[in-house]
Amino acid sequence: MQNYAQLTEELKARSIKPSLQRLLLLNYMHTCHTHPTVEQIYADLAAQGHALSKATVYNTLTLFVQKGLLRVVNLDRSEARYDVLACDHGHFVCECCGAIYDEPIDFDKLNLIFPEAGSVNQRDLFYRGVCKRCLSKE
Amino acid sequence: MQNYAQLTEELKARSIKPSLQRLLLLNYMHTCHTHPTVEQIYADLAAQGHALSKATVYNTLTLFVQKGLLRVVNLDRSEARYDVLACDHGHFVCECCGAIYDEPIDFDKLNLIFPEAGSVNQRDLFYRGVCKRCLSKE
DNA sequence: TTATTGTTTAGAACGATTCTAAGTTAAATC
DNA sequence: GATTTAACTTAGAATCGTTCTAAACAATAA
Repeated sequence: MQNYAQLTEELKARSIKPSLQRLLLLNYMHTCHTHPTVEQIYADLAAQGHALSKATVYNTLTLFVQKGLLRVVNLDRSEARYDVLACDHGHFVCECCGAIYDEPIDFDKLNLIFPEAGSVNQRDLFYRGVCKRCLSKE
Repeated sequence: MQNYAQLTEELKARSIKPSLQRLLLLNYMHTCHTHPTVEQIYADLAAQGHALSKATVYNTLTLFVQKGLLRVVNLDRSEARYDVLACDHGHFVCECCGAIYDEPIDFDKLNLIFPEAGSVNQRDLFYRGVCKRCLSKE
């Protein structure tokens, strides 16, 4: 595991006790730049010899989301995906192959104000379509 | 049911055979300006004396989405919500009471281009936070 | 009428997620 | 160091939204 001390600090800063399982998961999410599902995370960690229980994967990811370390990406109805919270970015999802692409965006350009909104905590943007690779295959 | 002929035309225009169940559902979605779940739709129609089977509600909504009459809104992991396709609008979701508010938006202002995107078919935007009503209650 | 095709239906099956209750670890107190 | 306490992890059961299946039904064509 890389940056053990740094990961520990990151957890402590959010008042999360740095157990081995939590450090493994946080490390995984930091090094993985896709948008993995629980199943993928569970399988990858198991393949690396870290057999956490699936319940722990669920519990920990939920905790991280609550504490603001990750966010859930609801691309479709099937499985939740998890995303490290970097700078604001939008997602493009290929309806054909399922690939996900990120692109930084500046929400402020929209000048979007919801009169009913008291406070805004999160902003998500999704484009859906067909990626160039799939389009060229047809 | 209102505008029987008009609803029939709307279905035929998308080459959907206008069965009674489909007309009922389309009519419901046109008159309902919330973002209902399958359960809500099913219960409301039953209360109006139209007891479609739940399978038909699922099948028909899926068909309407495929044919471009509705879109699915994946606010969270629990239940899918359905939305009539009007002009582009964003959603604000209150994390406290679950209320959903719409606001028209112009995506073009973002100047957002995904280099990997061949074609874009749908654009969704979600803000999450606490609505004014909930904020004032705290 | 007899096929043929499409639609609806109830209930079973599925699968992602949550719950439960027991086991384990780690810190706190004596 | 032993004992209590609280927090964390775990396997498996339970839940629940959704999909599947196979039969019934309706509409149309031959």
